[in-house]
Amino acid sequence: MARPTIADIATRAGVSKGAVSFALNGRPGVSDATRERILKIAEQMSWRPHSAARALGASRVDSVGMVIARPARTLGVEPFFAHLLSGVQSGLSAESISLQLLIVEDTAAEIEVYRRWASEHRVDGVILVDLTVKDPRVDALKTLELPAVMIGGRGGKGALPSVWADDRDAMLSIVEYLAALGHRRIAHVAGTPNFQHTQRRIRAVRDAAPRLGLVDAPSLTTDFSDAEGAAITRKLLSQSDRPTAIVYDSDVMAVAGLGVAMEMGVSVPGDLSIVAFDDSILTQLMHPALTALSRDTFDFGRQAAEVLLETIASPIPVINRRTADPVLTVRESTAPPA
Amino acid sequence: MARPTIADIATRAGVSKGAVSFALNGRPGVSDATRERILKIAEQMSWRPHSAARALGASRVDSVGMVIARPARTLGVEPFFAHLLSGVQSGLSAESISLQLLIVEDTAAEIEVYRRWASEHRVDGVILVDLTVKDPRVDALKTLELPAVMIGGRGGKGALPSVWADDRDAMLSIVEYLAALGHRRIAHVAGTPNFQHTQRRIRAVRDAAPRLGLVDAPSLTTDFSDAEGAAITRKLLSQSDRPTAIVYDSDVMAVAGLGVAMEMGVSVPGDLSIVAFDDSILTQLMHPALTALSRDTFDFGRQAAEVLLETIASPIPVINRRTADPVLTVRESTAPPA
DNA sequence: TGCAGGAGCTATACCGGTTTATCAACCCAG
DNA sequence: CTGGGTTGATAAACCGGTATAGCTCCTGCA
Repeated sequence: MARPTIADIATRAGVSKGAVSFALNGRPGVSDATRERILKIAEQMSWRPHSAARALGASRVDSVGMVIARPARTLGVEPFFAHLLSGVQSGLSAESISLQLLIVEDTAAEIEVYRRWASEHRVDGVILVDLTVKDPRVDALKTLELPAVMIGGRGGKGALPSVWADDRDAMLSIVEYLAALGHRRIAHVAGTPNFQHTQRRIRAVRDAAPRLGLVDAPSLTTDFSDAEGAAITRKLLSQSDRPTAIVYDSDVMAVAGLGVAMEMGVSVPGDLSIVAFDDSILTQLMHPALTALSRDTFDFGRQAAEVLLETIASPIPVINRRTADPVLTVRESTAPPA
Repeated sequence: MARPTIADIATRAGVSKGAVSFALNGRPGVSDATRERILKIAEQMSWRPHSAARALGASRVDSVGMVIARPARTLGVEPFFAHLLSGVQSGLSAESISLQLLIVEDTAAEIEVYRRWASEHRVDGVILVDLTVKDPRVDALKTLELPAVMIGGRGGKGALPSVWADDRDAMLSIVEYLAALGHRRIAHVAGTPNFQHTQRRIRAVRDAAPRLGLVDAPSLTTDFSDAEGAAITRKLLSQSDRPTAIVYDSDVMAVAGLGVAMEMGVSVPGDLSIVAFDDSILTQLMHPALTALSRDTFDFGRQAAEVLLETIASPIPVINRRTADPVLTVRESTAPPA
């Protein structure tokens, strides 16, 4: 027998289909003895539920979705997503829920995917990344009544469930570290301005500046690409009163910045200190190795998966979970100013 | 009405469920007039097929799977997978087939996933990557009768359908380029020895050596990690008759190797030429930028998707498709030997 | 005029599970 | 000894599609 069905098991056990279903799902309705017998037979026949049949009857598909709206070109280098992904999967695998992954060009396409997934019942819920300030996806998902979790977007009133890290505290720890080394001219090469975490980081720098006696602490936004990271760095280092330290919002931009400094003959960390707001092999491959803020991205993903599963099980209350605080890993790219 | 079913459409159109199914699937059995009317109503009610229901009836789930068995740590930095993935998706999206992605620790776990997918009918087929020499997955998939396509593994007799690039020619083009510059001592820092493409590249170097008059052309295998790449480089550069050029099997290892050279005071490309067998932003971020072999990974993935869909549609004949040849992009890390 | 054959539909079984209504057997209290 | 409640099980409906047997016309041809 190729693929046994519960009907086959029922026949073999001499009971009805219903009894088998009860037994296999651990719900009352059969005696312990019968349950035992059915389970053993199912095991012997190596039965597995037909996912589509179960989805049809129970109206849940045991599958969640994740859409990433970024050009593929920049995606690969960011270890962030690979770690996040494995984390999400480890959180899902416990319940043997599968993950649908999709990479699209923009947010409009992303919303379209959610719409399709909802109407075709392909997923039980979705995980959102790269939250923007007035994110249109939030309303779209509410309308679709598709359970969702936001990663990195701290939920206000009427928001979706979320999992977030304290970007503000993290940025403060970097700036305070640099200030303690003696830096007074610190520049911040930020990411896309409409991302929520970008905003939070910029605010953190601005708020801390007076307290730490910083002369100048500009935040300059980019599109997160190595090209813009390099361009901004070139501009910063060409100024007469150039910064003695630069904080980059991603490891890729920090690496690009380091390249520009070397090219311009600015020694790191002698003339310039560099800090990356995200850690990976990349930062360690460099010479000098970059001081970076390490986050437990894997755990981030795992928690997001957990929160999503809880939300699917019972939509209320809305869960907002804060993850472990990032820590600053000091390497060779930072030192007191000349 | 929340989510309309074909029964709703049937009622509204005053026809039977069967007629609606025929009309929506573009098969004969209804007149053009009726078909038109049904399609219009379906459109108005914004009907979408329930994926589980369709899967149950038609015994196909419109979904394919891909499992990557590599530690997540090294995954993220390799732009290879991100590009491959988007390529696969672009090939699938044309038929609106969805992709299930899973990252696991080892091949045993990977095979277990295939087994589960097959028995639960979760996917119509799978895409294999990182083919090894006597790959156990091939037999497993044949036993499971799960349609599959191998990426990068050139199929012999009785093999699975495949999509491959000519590693041999590619490697030859690199070695010939270096020989033409005047290099006679060329080292090859290869990847995992049991990968098929590693074997092919090693053989290419070995075969070309006498013809090009190379004094020494050792291939040294690694686990593809930056750490081993760096270690081997250190060893090579410490030799009395050290190589004047090194070819690395991945961009990450090449970057690590460049770091070691700088650290040891070996100037690139003055004292040492470096070539990476894989291109990405990484190689361009470096100083000097690395000469690298560029492959159209996106197209690779797209073709794999196409071949898989064809294979699912009709298992025979077995398709083996060769993709566009890689080209060598010369940058700053290669020059004639001193 | 009669009949074969096809076009156009309908009714219904089916896919493999879950869920509900129903029922028999049994236990216990009154 | 009887009525009510619980336990353990069954039969059947159901989820939303697809596939098929069969029915009713209509057309064409001998």
